[in-house]
Amino acid sequence: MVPSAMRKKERSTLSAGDWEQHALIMIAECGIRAVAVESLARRMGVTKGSFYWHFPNRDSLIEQSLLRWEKHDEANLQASLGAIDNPRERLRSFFLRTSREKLTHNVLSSLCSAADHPQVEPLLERVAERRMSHIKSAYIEIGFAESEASHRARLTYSAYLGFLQLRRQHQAPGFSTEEFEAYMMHVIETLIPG
Amino acid sequence: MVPSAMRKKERSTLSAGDWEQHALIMIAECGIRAVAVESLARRMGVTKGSFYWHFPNRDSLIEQSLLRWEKHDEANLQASLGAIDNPRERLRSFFLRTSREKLTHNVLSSLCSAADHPQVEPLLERVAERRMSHIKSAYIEIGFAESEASHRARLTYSAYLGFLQLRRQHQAPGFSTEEFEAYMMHVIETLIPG
DNA sequence: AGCAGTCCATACGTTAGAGTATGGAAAATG
DNA sequence: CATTTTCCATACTCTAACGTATGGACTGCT
Repeated sequence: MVPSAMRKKERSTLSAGDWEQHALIMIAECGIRAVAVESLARRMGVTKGSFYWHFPNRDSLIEQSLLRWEKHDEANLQASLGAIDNPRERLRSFFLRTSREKLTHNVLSSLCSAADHPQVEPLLERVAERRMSHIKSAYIEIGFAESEASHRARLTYSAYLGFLQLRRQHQAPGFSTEEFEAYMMHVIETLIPG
Repeated sequence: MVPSAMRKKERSTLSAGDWEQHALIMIAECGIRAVAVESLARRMGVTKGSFYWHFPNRDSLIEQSLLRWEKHDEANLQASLGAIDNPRERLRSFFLRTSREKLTHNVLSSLCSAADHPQVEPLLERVAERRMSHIKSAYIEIGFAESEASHRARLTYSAYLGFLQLRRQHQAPGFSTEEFEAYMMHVIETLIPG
């Protein structure tokens, strides 16, 4: 194991992780139903034979890819939101995170288009729970009552999901444009009073 | 044409409109990719032979079905929103419409999951434009400035789309429940000041 | 050198669904 | 009544994609 020449680009043999990574890229670009074994293999310069050595079947690849994405996203959420003390700044940061981490958000956006998929559905539930819970506790810290904070968290997350949907429809302003910034300011002022 | 026994349920032969209607039901229930000729035919108690007499191909069925839905939805929007003078009541009515017209909204929700589909994309664009334009003009009547109203309309429609997404994930309260009503009240108070 | 395990290529079997070709029954029409 | 038109069933072809079976090359170990 661990041969001396295991540098990323020099490695000639693939790992399961490589397949998962490419699957996630495929999900972000073309959706989960585009994760086809043979087309992925072509894209990676190999054939199906490689895939079926690393995975028993297609579902397994999807399962592992989604788990990998979820872990990455969870760590990401903790790192970018857990460290900020001021709850208002934490909510601001939640919105602005949409600008960075493009791959992660594109994966989520694609997964939202497959909410009925048996492997995607529970994942989306967990992600939504985690994020809304973060948002809700921030609102509670600001001073809202329990049920108020709950509703406002749902509205906040809905606005986020709706923005992703509008982006999929090419009807949301691109990131880092002045229109995007202006809209973000409006959202923050409307949803985060004070 | 128009034989005497053309009553809806007595008619033994199908029309193109029947196929479009069943296609829309299929879209609402299982998404647009589930609109398969043979499965639809089985569901309607006939075979493919019938379909390919009424339509040249599958794309044509989808095109006609979507056009039919769009017309119905547009008329619906005019009827339920155009007749209300008070802009605040008009916005309230926009949200509450989610409770009724279940088929129409389920179709839209399913279509949002196929925003990358070449036949769905332009439709979603037109629908969003129409609805946001209605919402924006209501905000302008209330007294918001141009750009403010524009942003607020986008936020409002995003909240609506996000709610549909959460419903697809089984994470939004069911209609006609007290939780749904409470959430709606919160949304209205937050997005429609005064 | 020789053996075993690792990784991949190739060829095949199988299924779902789109679309075509054709025949047949029933209704409308002359 | 005869014929044409309408509407649908049946039987094919074709393609994409999953999964399997098997052989071969390369690598590390003894």
